[in-house]
Amino acid sequence: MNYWLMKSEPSEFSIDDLKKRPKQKEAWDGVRNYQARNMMRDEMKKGDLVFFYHSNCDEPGIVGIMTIDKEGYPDHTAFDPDDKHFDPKSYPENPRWFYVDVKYKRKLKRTISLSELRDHKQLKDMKLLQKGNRLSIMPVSKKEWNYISGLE
DNA sequence: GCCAACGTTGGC
DNA sequence: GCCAACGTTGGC
Repeated sequence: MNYWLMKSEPSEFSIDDLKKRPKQKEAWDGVRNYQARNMMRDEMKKGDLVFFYHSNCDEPGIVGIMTIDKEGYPDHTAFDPDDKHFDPKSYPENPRWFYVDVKYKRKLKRTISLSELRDHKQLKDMKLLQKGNRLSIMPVSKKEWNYISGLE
């Protein structure tokens, strides 16, 4: 079992949007970063737990928990010229981009904000808190997962 | 293979 | 809206 954190701008796709989806599932589309792709394609396993993180908003932070529902498969938005994530260099016979399906588990009782996370020295090694880190998907250690869960 | 220019992310 | 940090692109 692995643990992850995935960022989304709530104005684009929020935890409430996921909750409202049919079967509360959604493909995590539009990731166009190789490191993030590799994690989705190679490392995420069905049943893994994921923190849903809201970025670029009034109170950036962890807002909920979801699970990996389907392991990596080709991101079809890359093939669609009308999609804003279209990538002409990704071919169906040799896809460049992959995504996973995520499934809503629950919302946290409150947002655990980025600034709050920074206040805990136990979390200082978290990838999320490293200077300049812009990855939208990152692994979370079991220790970090348990510690953050305890903050709720 | 280097690196300048450019685009994006995301906190503030 | 600003801007630091980083990734990608493309000329050479």
